[in-house]
Amino acid sequence: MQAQEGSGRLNRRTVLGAALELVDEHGLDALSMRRLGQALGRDPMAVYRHAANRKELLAGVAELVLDEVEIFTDDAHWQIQLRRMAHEMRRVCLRHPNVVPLLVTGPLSTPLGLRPAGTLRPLEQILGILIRAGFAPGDALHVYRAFYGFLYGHILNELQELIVDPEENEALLQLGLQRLPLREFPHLRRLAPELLEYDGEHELDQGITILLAGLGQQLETTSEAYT
Amino acid sequence: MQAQEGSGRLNRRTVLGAALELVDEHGLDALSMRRLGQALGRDPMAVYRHAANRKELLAGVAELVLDEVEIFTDDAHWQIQLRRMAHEMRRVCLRHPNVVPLLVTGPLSTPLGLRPAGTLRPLEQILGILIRAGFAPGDALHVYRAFYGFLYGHILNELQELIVDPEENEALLQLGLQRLPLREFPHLRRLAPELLEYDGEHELDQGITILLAGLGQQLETTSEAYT
DNA sequence: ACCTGAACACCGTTCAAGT
DNA sequence: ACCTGAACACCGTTCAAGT
Repeated sequence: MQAQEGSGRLNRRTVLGAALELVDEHGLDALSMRRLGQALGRDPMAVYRHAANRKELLAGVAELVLDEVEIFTDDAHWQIQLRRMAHEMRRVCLRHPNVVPLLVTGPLSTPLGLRPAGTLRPLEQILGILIRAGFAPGDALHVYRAFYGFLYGHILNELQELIVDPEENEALLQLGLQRLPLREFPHLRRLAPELLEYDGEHELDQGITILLAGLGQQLETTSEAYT
Repeated sequence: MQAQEGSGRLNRRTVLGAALELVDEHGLDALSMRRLGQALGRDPMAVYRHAANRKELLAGVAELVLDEVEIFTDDAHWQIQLRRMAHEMRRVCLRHPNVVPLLVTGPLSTPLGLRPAGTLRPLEQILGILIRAGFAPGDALHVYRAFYGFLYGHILNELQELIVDPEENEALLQLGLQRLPLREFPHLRRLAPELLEYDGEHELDQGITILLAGLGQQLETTSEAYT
């Protein structure tokens, strides 16, 4: 929230940083060129020297967040590396929930080849992990897709179930579920207690275990890489 | 694109239908209260009698699309039912790619209990399938989360790889990949041919097979439902 | 009571005018 | 050559004025 008074020259990094701060604190809608200019203590038009337009600015914010994803490079088993990466990704997304829509739908229908490098880094990294583990490049791509798809799906699921104020959660949930017609939603209404105990980290970890187990079963006949 | 001339009374359904048409043809940004009013041949304010505000209008569009998801109710094996449902969901999403961001991030951080019934119907349906198959309700919830997370993740993946004009695809991909520094993206650059052959339906099907195999391995010790 | 449209407070972006 | 800010063409939403 601290306004960067109009001192010193602006660079892309500080512009994107201020933009991210705005999004984190007030949501995506709050990120307008004008408000960003104000937060920077500059003329709104000053932003245009560091981002071609609003879309490009949003893409920049997404890249900034992706850069927060720490990359572990050691020789741990590939399954452990994937698992660690998933948890790291999840943590970063929970730190910036308002940016997640940008991450998952930002480059929608932008040809893969034209996407900014920052967006492609996770893909390259996972491919590396898998190929070094002995997967054929084509298989690595399939595994990447299954893994990454699941990861993004989980994060979206978790954010949808995430409640800002857990104090109110129980009341809201009960109230909300009761509103649903019992005839149409018998199962959902009975699951209130389980829904309250949602543990995203554990759920993700279990999901990855399931996915890896399934992968193993599928690959052990066609490849000797899987161990 | 046919303008509904100002004849007859407006109802929520026709308003949402016109809104969906606008989104399908010109994207989410094109859906403004004013343009919608114009498409309906009415004063922009007329829309407010059928949707409280723009957000609510977008939620309505999302529900309208979800209603397109056909529900198969027969006594097929639960795995077959899940698989069929995934493909059906995928088809609907590909029919309305511009609406997908609404589906996956629309109700973000809206407590589950307060979400519109239309959004919760798939959850209820899957729970039903699983519980009828013999899963304990709690397990059914976990399976739902893994399944649905994966499904959404896959759809996002597929939409990101989807190219509007396949004619240009190859050129664009080659061009785009060449732009990436070879040192930083060695694996990705080598995978160009595989990336061109992406088959979303097959990829989804394989993914589900993997997931179900993993689920089986995980559940066969703790439950006798899995067959 | 219902409907209409003027008015308000915002937008992104362009571009002429200044330095 | 760079920077500034007025101007344009849009927004969502409110609300007073009409019927």
